Amino acid sequence: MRLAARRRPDAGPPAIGTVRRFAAHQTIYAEGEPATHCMLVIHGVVRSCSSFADGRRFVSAFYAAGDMFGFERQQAYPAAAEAVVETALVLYPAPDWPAFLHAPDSLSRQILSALMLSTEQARGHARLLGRLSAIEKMATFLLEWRERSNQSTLISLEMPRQDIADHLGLTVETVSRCLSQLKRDKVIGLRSSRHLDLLDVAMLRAIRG
Amino acid sequence: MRLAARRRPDAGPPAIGTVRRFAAHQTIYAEGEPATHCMLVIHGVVRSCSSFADGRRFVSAFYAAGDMFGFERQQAYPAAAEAVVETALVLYPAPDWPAFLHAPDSLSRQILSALMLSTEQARGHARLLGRLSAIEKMATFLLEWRERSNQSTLISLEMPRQDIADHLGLTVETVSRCLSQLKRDKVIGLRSSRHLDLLDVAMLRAIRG
DNA sequence: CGGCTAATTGACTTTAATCAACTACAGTGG
DNA sequence: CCACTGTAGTTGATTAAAGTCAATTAGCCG
Repeated sequence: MRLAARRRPDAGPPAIGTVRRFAAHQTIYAEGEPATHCMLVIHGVVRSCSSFADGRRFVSAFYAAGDMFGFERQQAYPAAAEAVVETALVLYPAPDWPAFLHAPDSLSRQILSALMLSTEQARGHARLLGRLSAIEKMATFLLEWRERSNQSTLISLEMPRQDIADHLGLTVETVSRCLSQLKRDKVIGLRSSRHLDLLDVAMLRAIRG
Repeated sequence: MRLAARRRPDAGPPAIGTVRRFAAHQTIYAEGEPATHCMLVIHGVVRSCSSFADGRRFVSAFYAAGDMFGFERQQAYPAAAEAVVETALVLYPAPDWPAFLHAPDSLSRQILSALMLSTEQARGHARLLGRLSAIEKMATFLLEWRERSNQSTLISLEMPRQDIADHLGLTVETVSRCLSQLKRDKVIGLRSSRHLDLLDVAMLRAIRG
């Protein structure tokens, strides 16, 4: 079904798109599939992940409400996108992208800016993976997630530990041990395994370095 | 001095730019400096690197002849750029970028494509850092460098071991041990520490996975 | 309640980092 | 020309960090 996308004053280009809903764990697109659309998250959480022949997995990014993803060169998506929880997206057809560039200057700047931002974020993540310890990675991840939760001190990690591990280049056990240590040190509190209080943000920043 | 950039039919946008030369180890721009230009490498090798307060360092990418870099959002470059060896660049002023977008469709597609490619490469590198072992990282690095050397079996690594280590998230010692092992196994040959023969590309691919 | 998956915890192993010594080599000046 | 210096690279011994394997606990949904 094709619908006019709701106009959101602050997020994404005001183009016409298709709204689609995905159930938790549903695949949005597979690795290697033709890159036909880019997407804007309305609500929910999406993970972008790629798999190795031997079963290893890597989660390159998580996307939450307001984030765009799927801007891809070529015919093939380099990684799969999967809904972590129940999710709604607006899909913009790929052939429209170049047309965006002829839109008013402020809009083309926004698109350029979004693309540059995604490169910057990917490099920042590479830096984390290449040079931070397990506990530093964990602190960085929690602080990042806090920013997306409007700086709230209570954050909700929608994804399982395995996804966090595959995003930070760790194992589930190490993720679990880091969280336990932070809890023991009263830096965080665990209401449930996916809902946690950041009790000492200053300490988290100190750990992150 | 301002010169008309040489027109190269296959590389980069055919705009007017400034040619500049940099000596080995010279800083092209510093971390945090206003992002005034993007650059095209004419010859030489550039590393993009960021430093931590405690001295750790991370090299997010190397750029060789034909590569563009420095397309950055905002006022500040997120990482420094340094010439690894004697290098020549064409500099394009930042304010011209949005103007590029009004260029013919094929050109705006090229710019989009270049930006998407850099994101894709950064994510690919994150994947390597997050999930590969030391020897797998090393094999991947050598194969990548081979592609840039026109598939030649004799490759010239212009950078010191420390740069490779900081790019792959390893220590110099580990880089050295991996290379020694590959040499022992007759996968590579070392003419000098920075000039090596890829004796068994198939084996390198097998190691990379 | 029972059966499932997710998460935690502990014991032990592996990988790569650290620390330290040594080698190779390029550049400098006697 | 050759010692002297300094940097880059290699190698070995040991340690530390995170991974692996295994057992247990906590939540969830029928």
